[in-house]
Amino acid sequence: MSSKNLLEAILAQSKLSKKETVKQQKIVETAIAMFAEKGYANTSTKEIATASGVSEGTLFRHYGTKENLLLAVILPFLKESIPSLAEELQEQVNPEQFGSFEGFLRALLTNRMQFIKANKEIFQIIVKEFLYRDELRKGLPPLFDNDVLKFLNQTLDLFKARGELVDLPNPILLRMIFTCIGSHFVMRFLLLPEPVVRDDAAEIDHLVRFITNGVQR
Amino acid sequence: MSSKNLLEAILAQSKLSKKETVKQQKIVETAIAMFAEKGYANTSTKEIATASGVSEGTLFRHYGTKENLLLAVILPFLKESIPSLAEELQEQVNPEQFGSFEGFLRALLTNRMQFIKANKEIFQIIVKEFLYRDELRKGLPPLFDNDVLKFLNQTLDLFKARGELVDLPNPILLRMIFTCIGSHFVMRFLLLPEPVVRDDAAEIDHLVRFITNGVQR
Amino acid sequence: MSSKNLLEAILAQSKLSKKETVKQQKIVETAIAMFAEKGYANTSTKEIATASGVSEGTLFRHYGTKENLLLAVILPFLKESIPSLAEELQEQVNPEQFGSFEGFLRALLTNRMQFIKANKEIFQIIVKEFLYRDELRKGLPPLFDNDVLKFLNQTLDLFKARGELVDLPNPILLRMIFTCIGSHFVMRFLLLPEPVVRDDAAEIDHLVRFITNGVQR
Amino acid sequence: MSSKNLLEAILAQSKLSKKETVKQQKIVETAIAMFAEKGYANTSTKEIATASGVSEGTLFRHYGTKENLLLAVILPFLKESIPSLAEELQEQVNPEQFGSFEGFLRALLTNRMQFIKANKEIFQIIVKEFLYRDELRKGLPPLFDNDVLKFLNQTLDLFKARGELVDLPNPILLRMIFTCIGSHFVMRFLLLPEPVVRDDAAEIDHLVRFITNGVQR
DNA sequence: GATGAATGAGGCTTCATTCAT
DNA sequence: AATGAATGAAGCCTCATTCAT
Repeated sequence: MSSKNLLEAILAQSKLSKKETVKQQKIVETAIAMFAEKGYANTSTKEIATASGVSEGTLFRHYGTKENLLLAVILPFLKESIPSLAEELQEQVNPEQFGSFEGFLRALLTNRMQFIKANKEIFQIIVKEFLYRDELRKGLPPLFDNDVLKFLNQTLDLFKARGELVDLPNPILLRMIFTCIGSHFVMRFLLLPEPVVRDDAAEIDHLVRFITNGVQR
Repeated sequence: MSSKNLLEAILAQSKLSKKETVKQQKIVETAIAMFAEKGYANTSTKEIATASGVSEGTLFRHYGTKENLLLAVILPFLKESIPSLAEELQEQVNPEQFGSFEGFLRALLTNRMQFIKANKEIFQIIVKEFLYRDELRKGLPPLFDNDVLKFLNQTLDLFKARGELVDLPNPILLRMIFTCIGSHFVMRFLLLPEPVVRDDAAEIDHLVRFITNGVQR
Repeated sequence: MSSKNLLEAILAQSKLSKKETVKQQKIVETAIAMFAEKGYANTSTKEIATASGVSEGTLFRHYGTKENLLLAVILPFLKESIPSLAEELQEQVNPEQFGSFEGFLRALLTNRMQFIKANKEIFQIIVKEFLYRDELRKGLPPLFDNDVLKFLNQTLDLFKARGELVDLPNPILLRMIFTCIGSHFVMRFLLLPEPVVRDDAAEIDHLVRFITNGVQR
Repeated sequence: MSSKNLLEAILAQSKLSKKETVKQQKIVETAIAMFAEKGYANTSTKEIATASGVSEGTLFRHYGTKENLLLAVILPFLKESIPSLAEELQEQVNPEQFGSFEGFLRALLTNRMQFIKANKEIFQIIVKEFLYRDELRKGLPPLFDNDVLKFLNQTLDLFKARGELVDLPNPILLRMIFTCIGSHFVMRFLLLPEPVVRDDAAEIDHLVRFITNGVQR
């Protein structure tokens, strides 16, 4: 990633992306599909261009760099998903409205499951690249630092106060919970070889139960 | 990976490995370090050769293929670790000797933590490649199928009988527990950017508590 | 040769060849000259590129493979030469118009001599590769099977009926005649070290006489 | 071929080849088989060494160069075959004892067919390399210049005097005859894909008839 | 004499990127 | 804006040959 700072990149991106041509959309779509399937490093710009019905020249005219194309894939996703995450959480997953941590957790998981399902390929790309890119590993977490993190901390505090949560420091709790949730999604969307027909609701039930018990007092 | 079957590859490997030259050892060491740091795809054979103080020809004389070099890195690890895992489990982590599932889990985690610590780089390599290689994703799980899986099932049954575990099917329990453990190790050894000084014992305690609670009746 | 079937390769080639760049033409010209002189195996793609005033990248951009470059050299020659052979034979070498087998043979040889002279280098390439490539040895003869072979059989039958030819099976006669003719061309265009000034007409006369006598009744 | 002069090489070879070890014999045998099958350029010294059950070092200890190994394969064959050819011809194919050129030719062909059959692989090697090596193309014919050529010229003169041969210059006759014979052997031993069961005697009969007629007065 | 580890030059190929049209 | 030809650096791999043991 050419830009060290993910935040800056997102902002820069905002200014660039005036109007996307049809071809640009096609390029990004194709790139998403191919990066998700074969990984960024194993996909050549030529492949993307051909599969998009576009010349390689055009691809580079628009994105300048293969890296930039990756950014053009990832950044809008982050730019949209993270701010909206905070909102959505407070609207749809408002802990006040749930009688229990379990209810909150189920709503959160259901919400995120839908979101990732709707953005499955970009999720796959980000996870894969996460292992190889320092900028992602270092740049991604801070994006959540403001609103989302505050919301989560408040929520944890709330349920701690209600006596539903073990009294561990929030960072430890959060890491435990979200490592568990994240790995569940990675398992679900990247690792399990055959996309077996599964009952998402049941799966979420098990996971909710597991975590709820896990962090109980 | 040239060989479709991981098991066959391991067996084939066994027969080949006669005596390792000093240079061979250096090559493998270097490869382990560089694959772990930058990933297989981002490490060139030339880099490995140079860093090993060896010509590229020598590298290929011994391993024939970059892929084979990766196998030479991974297979001995698997070959040694998996069979011994079963033994070690039954010796050191024998559930009979533990009064509780929690005790068993702590022993297991401590044992594995030590093991991965001692093989940190290879663990990093395998995790990274796991996302990109079907053969690994499909070939690795079967390696645990025999002894280890049997042992784990017996253990779960034992603690279920004692009423310490929730009455879910073993596959679901196992996936929940080991996804959680696995992601913990991935977090610990791959993702957290700065190797903060940490208190392994405390971490394991939290994790043990989390899982134990999570799967309790 | 990547394609097992020469016929398929020729057809595939037809569809690909859109417009040739100037550089492409130069590459093929150079390849023809160098393959003819030193043989396919002893000519490196780098040599061809340099001698063509082109980067190696360009060479591979257009032909993808060294083998494909060989095909690009050989196939157009075969594609043009074989179908036109049948036509030319029936037009210019129509046996009906000749009073004798000798006349027919002289016309045929003169015609082929001119053709090979005009394509001397490709002829050299094909002969050399013929010894090393099964696909050529197996794929080339069938190309003549339809029209040309039928024409030749009819011709032999005609002259047999006129009592000018010995009554041996056509396959045996054909092999005898064309082994003799072929080896003459190989001698003439590949083996004789110094391209002495020669009197082609006289040579053909001798050869015609030799064969005509050889196969007379 | 490192040595420019085939004759010198043969003489040099004579002095070197003191006693062949068992290993040397094995190496040469293997080299013959592999060169014949795949061609000199497509056979690696490593392959030869492995297939001979010998280390590559040993191979180079004895022959110094891959080229030398080729010489060690070809030269003894030439050294033995050519001088003996003259003798054999005068003994077994003595034209005086044959009533006709046809008889002489049949004896000659039968004799050479047996010889090549007995040395099929080396014949294949020489033919293949002949196309690629100037030294062979230039160095081989002179080897026949002395005794054999004299014998052939005498023979032609004899049958010319008897009125059995057309009155063309000997060089032209010789080239015609031996191009025809040579190409027959090449056809027989290199080109025809499937080693069909054939009736050598019948084949020779056809060929003898063809040539005899071809060169008759 | 034999071994086989080591070499380094060179081979084919891929690929992100530039540039004239 | 779009094209696609051109590039050259870099990648993986092969192979004849040398040399210490």
